Amino acid sequence: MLHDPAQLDLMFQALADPARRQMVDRLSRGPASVSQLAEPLAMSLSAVVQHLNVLEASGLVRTEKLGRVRTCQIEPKALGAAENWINERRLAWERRLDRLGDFLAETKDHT
Amino acid sequence: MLHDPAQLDLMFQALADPARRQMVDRLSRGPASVSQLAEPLAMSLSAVVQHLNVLEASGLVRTEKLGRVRTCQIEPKALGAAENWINERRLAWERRLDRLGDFLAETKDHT
DNA sequence: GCAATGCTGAAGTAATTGCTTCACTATTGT
DNA sequence: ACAATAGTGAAGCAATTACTTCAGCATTGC
Repeated sequence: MLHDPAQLDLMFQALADPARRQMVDRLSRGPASVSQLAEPLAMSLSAVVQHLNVLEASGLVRTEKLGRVRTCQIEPKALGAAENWINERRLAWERRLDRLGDFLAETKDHT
Repeated sequence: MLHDPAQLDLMFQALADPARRQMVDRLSRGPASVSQLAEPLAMSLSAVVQHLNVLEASGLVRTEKLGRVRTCQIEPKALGAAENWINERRLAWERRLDRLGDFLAETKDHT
């Protein structure tokens, strides 16, 4: 299971920017060209391309160039890796609280 | 629902560092002091405190000082916010693929 | 009272980030 | 052929990040 720390670094780092999250949001509704991604963002096309490169390096987005237009889509498996990490920690935390609850209940029974 | 972009920035940014993820990991197994958090990390205590401040600012960790020792614990609701954002995008993406599947199936029927 | 412990805060520094602008190339439409 | 479109690439720059060291300051144990 994809637990490479460096991969998670790139992933969370990629999601840590509002412009990039907006791009992912846009792509979650369907593929888009670079210009389409750029349209709602208040920054130069160059800046958008740089963000896109970050997203691609993180594995969250895959792109393909046909003619002069580069089409971008989400790579859903990648999102899963981030989700997994969070889930695992939440699970560990919940299990701990359960054990704590059991312990408290048991202690109470024995008083 | 907590959809404050700035909040998500802090959250994902906080999770984008391996040392900080390790700290969250440790805390998911139970509360710890600053020194305990620092112990497995190959960096100065000061550095650890700085990471801890990032985690606290993101809302992921809550700390309380008693005497000279500061005890840290996870704030599980915060983790949920990151999880939610990811889930929502995944959902949007899945719904889109479903519609696409329906469309293709329908198209196939009509040939 | 004194030393060890547990942390805090400031200053400094090298690397990285998030942009910008400008110059450029490749493709498409007329 | 020519102009408009779509994107690329490099240089530059201010702000932020991830540390470091060093100097401190409460609290605790003896």
